[in-house]
Amino acid sequence: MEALADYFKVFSEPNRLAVLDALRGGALNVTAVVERTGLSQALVSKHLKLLTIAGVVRRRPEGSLVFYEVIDKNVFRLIQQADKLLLATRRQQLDALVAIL
Amino acid sequence: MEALADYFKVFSEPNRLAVLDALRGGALNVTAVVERTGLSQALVSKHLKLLTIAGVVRRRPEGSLVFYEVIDKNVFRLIQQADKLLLATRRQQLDALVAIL
DNA sequence: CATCGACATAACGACAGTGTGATAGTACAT
DNA sequence: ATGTACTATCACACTGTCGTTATGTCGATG
Repeated sequence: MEALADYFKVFSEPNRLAVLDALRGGALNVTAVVERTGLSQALVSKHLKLLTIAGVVRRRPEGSLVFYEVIDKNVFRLIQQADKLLLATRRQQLDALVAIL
Repeated sequence: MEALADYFKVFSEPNRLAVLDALRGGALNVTAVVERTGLSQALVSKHLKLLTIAGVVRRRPEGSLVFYEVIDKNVFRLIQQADKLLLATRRQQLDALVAIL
């Protein structure tokens, strides 16, 4: 249960989700991720390291560049499912609000 | 993207997952959740409040008791999918380790 | 080998979240 | 009314995480 919570924690950070989103199309090197996200280089490196340790992302040095890529694309399914649930929740919250007014 | 991260954050806490798990069978009052989880009453109240604000759980006072219940049971699907992904990840990490040795 | 670009890491300050113990509020029974 | 269970909230200390700045490292290239 603890491990699962830690896994959820991986996705509980906006910038980390942005980094993941940048990798949606396939492998990218760090600089490319920096450009796509607009985050600082140090910050991107940090998040990529976290994602690597978490086993979500694979690190592949190539010459002087380092490419990162999502290992199991099902993480995008997970993210999508969470997003869907979130929308349903928001809708239900609105309904509940309207019922009061 | 921020909102989605916040939604993931809801599930990124072991005790909160335990509270949710206690509610798997249906509505329970606070004391029942306390008993099932072994957490302190104050802590359970806090987590239940969070879950309520997040729209995951519904609060229903009944006499002197307050029952809580999961609104959309799909959250359990989400949790299960995350757990499945986590397992796959662990397996792949082991494989990668073996490949090195 | 000197340098330059790409990436990683360290150190730090700031802030958010967690758990606890104490206390307050609330319905119910006696 | 008073006491008793149930639930909520407060104040606090503690910890963990985030982002930044600065610096370190490594490979490629001249």
